[in-house]
Amino acid sequence: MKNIKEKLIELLKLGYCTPQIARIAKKIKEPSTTIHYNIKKLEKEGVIKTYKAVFDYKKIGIEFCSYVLINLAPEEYSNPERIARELIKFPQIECIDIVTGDYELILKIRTKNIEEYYEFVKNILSRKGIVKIKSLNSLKQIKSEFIEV
Amino acid sequence: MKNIKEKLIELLKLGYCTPQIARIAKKIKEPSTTIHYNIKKLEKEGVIKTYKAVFDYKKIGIEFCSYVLINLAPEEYSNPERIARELIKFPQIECIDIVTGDYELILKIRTKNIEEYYEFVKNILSRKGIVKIKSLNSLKQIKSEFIEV
DNA sequence: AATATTTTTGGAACAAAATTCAAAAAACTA
DNA sequence: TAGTTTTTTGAATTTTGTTCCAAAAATATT
Repeated sequence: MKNIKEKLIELLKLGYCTPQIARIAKKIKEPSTTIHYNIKKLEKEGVIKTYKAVFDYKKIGIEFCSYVLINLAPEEYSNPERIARELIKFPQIECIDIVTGDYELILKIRTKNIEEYYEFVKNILSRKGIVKIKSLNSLKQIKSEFIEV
Repeated sequence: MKNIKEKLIELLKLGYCTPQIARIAKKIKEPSTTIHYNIKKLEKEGVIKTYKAVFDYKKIGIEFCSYVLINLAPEEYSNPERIARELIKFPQIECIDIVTGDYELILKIRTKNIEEYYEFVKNILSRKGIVKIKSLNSLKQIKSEFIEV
């Protein structure tokens, strides 16, 4: 058996999807050429960044989810984006925001399990510039990416 | 003008997209019928919940984003899901999680601006059962829904 | 008001992709 | 091993997306 499932998940998580022009046209009762024109325009303008699948993460074995509140070292205050942009590439990170309040960064993390999360914290969140983190572990996800889960 | 843009955004935010089977087939060098079979299987099993667009929210005028940490009243501790599920329907809410730590719930909120956010807090987060909230306002989004923004 | 630009629309022709079907291969079960 | 289920696959069919007009309508600009 070919392990196609894993490859599909990897691709569909970030892209390889497309709008259903004919279905949308029927739904809002407009000609499909008009829908086509408008969607291509949104894509060109960068309004639409991608089309992707939303998964039931439990069902693909990504069981653990956590929000991480991060304090940066004072010398990073002048440019918190530096560390934030270093973190972009890690596929376990769903969201990164620079925020107001008692913390400088907030991350949303997804890992297979708590062991992988522990490794993630040790390896990735131990970098210079991060002085303190606080985990809010998700006990139950109710909504994610605007989708009820 | 028909304001098709708004209708498109509304539909594409939650669905009306589909996987690009032929493109995936080429990418991972498998017959497209095999890809088709596997994707339909994932859909039937509920592994894939939907296909949707990811937007540059700034470009569609959804400028404000905030994470809200919520403390529930003690009488809600036995069933924090009750309030969480009441909140699902509000389109401003991107994520809802029940979490460990000093708070019971965490939300991720998107509104046009801070005024709409203020209305949201007054009208929706003032409900019985919620005793305290803390906002972490996003100053800058770096990554969202796994996509660099 | 006149002009320019953008958006909407239809139709047709084409290209590309999705879906169905049947059969073969592989994996699993007893 | 024999039988069952699941997965893979190619060929044919159906559906859908794309493009190319050209024209009308709406909007914006001067």
